[in-house]
Amino acid sequence: MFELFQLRCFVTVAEELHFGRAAARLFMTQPPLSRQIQLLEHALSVKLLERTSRAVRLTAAGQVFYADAVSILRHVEQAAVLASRIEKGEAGRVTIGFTAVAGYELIPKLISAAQEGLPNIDIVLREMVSKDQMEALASGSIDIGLVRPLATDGSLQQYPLAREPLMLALPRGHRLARRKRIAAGDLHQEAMIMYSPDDGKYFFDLVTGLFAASEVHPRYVQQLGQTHTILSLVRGGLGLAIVPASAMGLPYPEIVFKPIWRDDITAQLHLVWHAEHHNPAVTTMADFVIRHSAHLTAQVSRAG
Amino acid sequence: MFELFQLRCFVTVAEELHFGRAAARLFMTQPPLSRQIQLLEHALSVKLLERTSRAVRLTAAGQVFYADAVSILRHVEQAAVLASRIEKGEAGRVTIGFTAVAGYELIPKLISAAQEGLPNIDIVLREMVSKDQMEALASGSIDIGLVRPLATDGSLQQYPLAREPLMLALPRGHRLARRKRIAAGDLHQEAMIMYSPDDGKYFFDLVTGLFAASEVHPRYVQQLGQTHTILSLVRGGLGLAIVPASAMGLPYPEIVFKPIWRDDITAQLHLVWHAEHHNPAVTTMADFVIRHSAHLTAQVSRAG
DNA sequence: TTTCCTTACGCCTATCGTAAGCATA
DNA sequence: TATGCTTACGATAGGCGTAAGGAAA
Repeated sequence: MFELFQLRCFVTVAEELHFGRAAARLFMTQPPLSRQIQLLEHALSVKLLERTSRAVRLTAAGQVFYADAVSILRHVEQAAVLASRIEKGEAGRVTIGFTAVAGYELIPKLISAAQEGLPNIDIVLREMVSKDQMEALASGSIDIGLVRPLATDGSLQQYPLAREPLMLALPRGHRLARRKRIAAGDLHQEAMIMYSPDDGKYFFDLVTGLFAASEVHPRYVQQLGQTHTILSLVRGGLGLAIVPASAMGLPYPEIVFKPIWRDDITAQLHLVWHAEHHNPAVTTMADFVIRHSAHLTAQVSRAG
Repeated sequence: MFELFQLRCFVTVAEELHFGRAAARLFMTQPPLSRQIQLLEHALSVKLLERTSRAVRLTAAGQVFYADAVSILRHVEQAAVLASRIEKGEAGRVTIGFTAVAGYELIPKLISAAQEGLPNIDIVLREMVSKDQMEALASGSIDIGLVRPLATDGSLQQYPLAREPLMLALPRGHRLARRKRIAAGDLHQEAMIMYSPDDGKYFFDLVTGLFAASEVHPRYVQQLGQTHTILSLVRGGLGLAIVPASAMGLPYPEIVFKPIWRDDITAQLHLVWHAEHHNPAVTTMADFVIRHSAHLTAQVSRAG
């Protein structure tokens, strides 16, 4: 079978239609060039050039093979460039997991910023709760997660991307809806929709912590994993809920959000990715998100 | 820059993920295979494989480059096959010139027969009068012509494809329209549309010959190059015309065609192509047309 | 006679295979 | 200790360049 060098020789001869000039362009002498063309023709068992000792011209097969040779060489060139870009993290594919709430504000901003700043990196998105993201990161089915911080093993890198206060979500007509701020005592024996200790562990712990030192005991009438599902039940009048401030971005016009008595307890959003970055684009993307975190999380309060 | 051999080495290693087995598949020993991979990586300045002395696996760049390598090698393979086919005349492009009348019956049949029998040969069609076809053949802008025979230079090959009688074309309501056969005398002083001695030289000579030995002199009211244009004038009542029998296939329902007094003077259709067949597909196509001439010219009477 | 592609031939480089080295499970 | 990739090294083959050959205008 022939070699790329022979294709380069042939392409040059086909363009010059003159062995002498082609050899000069290839920084070699005519005889070995002649020989390379002969080797190519022999490997193909096809006569590519018609030599009449005064003029060189392409045969019909040569014309078509020339077009193929050019496109093969271009493909080779592009493959080399692409491989290099991937190694440098300038190109590639990154699969990003995100929670439903992050999907509403942060992910659209991130996508458009990345298309602008990292045009050669493809982003694949997968919505899942924080707990599932941690598993997906471990199994490699996602490269980067946007999660509420959970216990991690050592192979994962974490960065606190944003920090936001908790709010009380309640229907527009509720008796507490006209308050400026909610006190803990307001919620004693109040029907509330709670995060589940499984899929919603982070917020379950956070909300539990709010009442830990007090005598206040809300009634938890339902337990659910995701914020937007909890809000549907709030809208349905089944109870109130304590949710992160970013939930105010979700499309529930019938629900009002009120600050609560503790603004020192905040919900964090972490960027998580593999420390052993066998895909350089992942590091590039993680760096990019961190560098642009101010813009991406403008709506919620930033991490300090 | 790297070579195809190195791509083949890399593809094999990427598939086996084992240098020893890959070397065996490539009919070589491990050390030179290792070296080829190193040379490839060095040429690209990209690490394609992660070697941990116990396992080999692709890097992110290696995965993408593997896909490119496979597709490059496939392209190389296809280019070689195509070049060989073109040399054998099994593939290629043939530009065929044809007259408007041939375009009505013969060309559609030829196209569908060729798509069936010579699927790898692309046919480009160009309608032009016989005279222009001869010039186009000389300049190389068409490869094959379907023409009324004209004087040719020696570099063109000819084959009589079909022979057809001449007919008198006349409007449905004309006084001669009920005759079974037309006599020469019927046309004396009759208004007639004539072929031009320039673009329609072949038929001009043929029709002129019909009256040469007789005392009959039609009145030639117009001179035009092409049969279908002549028939429009006949339909418009401007005169009668003597045309080849294949004109009966043209869509002029208001015109009737009558046999004339001479059935020994026939119009021939020739297949013409370059004798010096620098494009082998041309010879293949010419042979194909000749071999299928019985079927292609079934409507008109075949050449004897 | 000139142009220009091909053939011939010696030198050199590059690649192969064998053998040794070395890291990991 | 066994497996398996890499490094080292000598032999060889293939390709380069110079020089000669040959066909066409």
